Amino acid sequence: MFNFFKNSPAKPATDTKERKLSTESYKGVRDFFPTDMAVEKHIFSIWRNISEKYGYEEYGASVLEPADLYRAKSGEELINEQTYTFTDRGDREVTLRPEMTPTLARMVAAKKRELIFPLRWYSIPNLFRYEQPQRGRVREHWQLNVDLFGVESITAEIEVINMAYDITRAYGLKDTDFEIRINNRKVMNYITKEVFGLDEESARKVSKLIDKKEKIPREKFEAGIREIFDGQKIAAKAPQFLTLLNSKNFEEFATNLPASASEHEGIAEIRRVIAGLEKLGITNARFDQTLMRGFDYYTGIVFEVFDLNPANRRSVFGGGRYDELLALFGNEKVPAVGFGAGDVVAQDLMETYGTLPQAPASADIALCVMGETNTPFALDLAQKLRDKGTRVVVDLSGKKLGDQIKNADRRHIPKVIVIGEEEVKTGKFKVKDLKSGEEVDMSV
RNA sequence: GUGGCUAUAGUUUAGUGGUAAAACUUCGGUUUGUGGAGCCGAUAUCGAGAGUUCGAUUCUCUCUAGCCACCCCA
Repeated sequence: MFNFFKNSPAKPATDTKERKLSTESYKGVRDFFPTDMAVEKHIFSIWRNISEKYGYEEYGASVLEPADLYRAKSGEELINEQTYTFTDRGDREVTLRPEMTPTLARMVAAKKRELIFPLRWYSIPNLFRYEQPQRGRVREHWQLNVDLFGVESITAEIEVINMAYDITRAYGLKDTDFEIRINNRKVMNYITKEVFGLDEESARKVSKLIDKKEKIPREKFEAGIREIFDGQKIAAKAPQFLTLLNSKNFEEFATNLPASASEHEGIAEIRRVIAGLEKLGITNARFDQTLMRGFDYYTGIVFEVFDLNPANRRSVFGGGRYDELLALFGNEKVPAVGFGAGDVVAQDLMETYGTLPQAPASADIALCVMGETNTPFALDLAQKLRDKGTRVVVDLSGKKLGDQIKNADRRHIPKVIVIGEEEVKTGKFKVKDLKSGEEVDMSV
């Protein structure tokens, strides 16, 4: 038994009062009944189809990872408070993976010398986070992860953003329903540290605050910025910084920049990504100086797909460039760009836009059997039909014919064949279409 | 982890300090070779545990879960 159970020994058997087990699933995780699973399969198939259309190969890994993998980049606090971490019987600290990128980086680093770059990989892992569940946030979710290794130029960004765009369209959104927000870590780093001279910690505080800009009152945001600038004894420069952040668009932002910064390579990269997407017919990408993304490991372009529908107004995809991550494993760095997309958001989106398809029927034909003695014939006929690729279900209920047909219809099975004495004797039967009511004669 | 709201048939909701009502669904029946309707019937230890009370589904506390916000953000 894992040691986190040590403090809660099993109830003694003398506790005779039998308590029924709860039918509820564990807090924050979901059961997938067949109707839910159909939705999940639909989402996964969108992810798979598009990933494979771009030549990405699927990979996978265990949900269990040594806790150290996340310590390296995320710090103790994340491990202790936001992950499922426990000690196994061999005293190893184990974590249920909260994200896939460290696992991926580990795998790529392990085989770096035998892999053929550029590497295009995708995966649909389930990820765990120990957090308070609420709408759109659960403790276990599935996430498409798409990563491209070995391409230094921003054509890598253009390719993966193009994929994110295709997937968003496949969810059923029109170009006007969403926008692709783009920023560059290099730009904000350069501005906060080089141009305004903030130290490391102040720069991070500023980033956090910018990340929240849309959520908090403007007054509070501006006061926060002033406070940080004041702490660095450059309060006088705060208005200039605020003007920059309040820029309406990219051109205004570029104009507001000090001359030295407007020539910065990060600015040029943003221009090239947006222009590159436009050449592909993607016109809803725009620069957003307030886009930060949570992960520390991003080093360049960061982006997210944002749903503009008032019902959601949230991030559908997020990703960016993380050129330094593989260096953690002692390798030289490998340029990398990737993004992730969650199943919960995908489902909410398709519900909002009404683009969830009807669940497919479980079979093409149902065989209704009149009398047990005729079952062997039905089973044999079913097998013959299956050999031809038809999905066939044989009704084994022994109920009345009317009930069997009703049952097939309720399952949306389009056709039925009735098997009774008559059919067994003659080898002839009728295929009935439940929608039109028409019957077609057939024989074995 | 913190705070607020919530918890009654499978579902959505009524309701009451004296063991609960409706709609829809599901299951069974409507007398045995053709479904979608109708009709009849069934299904709730009122989230779990404890307390107050003659008596609790109703009041109180604890726990659990859900929703919302904080936190965090894939």
